[in-house]
Amino acid sequence: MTKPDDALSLDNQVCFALYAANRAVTARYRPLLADLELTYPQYLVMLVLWEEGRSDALTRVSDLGRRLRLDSGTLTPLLKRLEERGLLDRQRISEDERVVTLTLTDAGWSLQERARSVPQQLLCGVALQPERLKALRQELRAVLTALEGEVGSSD
Amino acid sequence: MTKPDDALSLDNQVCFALYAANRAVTARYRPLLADLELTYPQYLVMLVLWEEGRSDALTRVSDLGRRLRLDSGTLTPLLKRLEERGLLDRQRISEDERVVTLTLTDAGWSLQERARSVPQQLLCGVALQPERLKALRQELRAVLTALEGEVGSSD
DNA sequence: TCAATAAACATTGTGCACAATTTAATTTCG
DNA sequence: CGAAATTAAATTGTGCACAATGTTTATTGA
Repeated sequence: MTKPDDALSLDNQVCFALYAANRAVTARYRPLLADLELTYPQYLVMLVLWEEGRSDALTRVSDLGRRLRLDSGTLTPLLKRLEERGLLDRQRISEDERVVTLTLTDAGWSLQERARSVPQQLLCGVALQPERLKALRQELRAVLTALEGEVGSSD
Repeated sequence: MTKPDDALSLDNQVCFALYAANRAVTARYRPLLADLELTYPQYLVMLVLWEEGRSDALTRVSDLGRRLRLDSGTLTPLLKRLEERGLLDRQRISEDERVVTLTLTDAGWSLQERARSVPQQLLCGVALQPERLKALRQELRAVLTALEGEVGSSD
């Protein structure tokens, strides 16, 4: 039995499930990240910088944008706030004056120590098995791939 | 083999997969909804109003908030915009002057006609099987339930 | 009864997202 | 070479999300 507007039913929309789940997860992170004085998108930026900052190649704003799928309109003000807090330095490179590179400061690196417990803490009070989350993550990646035709990385 | 900061690796975070997938899906909706001159959250609001508007009970701002998990800080300005466009009427009820009820106008109802093709159109260019999406939706609901302990509805 | 509390929505302020445009630097090619 | 096209960020403007606070109305309980 199908209701007249089943296709327009909120509960039948994957879109809404994604929207609501994303906000619920973000809300879980919020108090943990508040201890680090980071917003959720700022945390994602720091994750990339912690990850890429160990290699010798400098991370550019465009690299961040590619990883996080965000443009300069979002990243520029966010990065300025992180710079003001002394977590990173932004500077144009002389080889190409258009490019801005990002370098973590000591404060930026030491924040990583405090961030290490975040993923653990997050799952702490939640009744969700790791395997299930891993499966979900892979499904979400498949959706992302189908929608934009890329991604890279496996595990 | 586990890298030193595997737990902080961006690619290992369900949170990022959710965040990215949600934005990718929203981006797919955007051009379709632009035809209706609706943003994505506005579309979600209209979905609820189309759904609840068929019953005789009036939808309140708080009802919308419960369904969509949004507060008045988000909903009030959004609803004012929809009202300005003539899609709905907002009015306080005399039984309880604190309550604002929402009623779709003719224009609001006729927009539903044009919205009917949106779910179909969305899946059109995407290589994702319906069963897989249904499974994903149920997994996301499970996450939502685990995170906030409610939801209701099955299928 | 009526003061305290709670409920429903509105307001204010911050920080994303993202479209559209701008600025400046680099590359391409005629 | 030098104009046109391209690229990388920054800027501007709109619309969410959400915390915190405010305002008005309704409910409770001493």
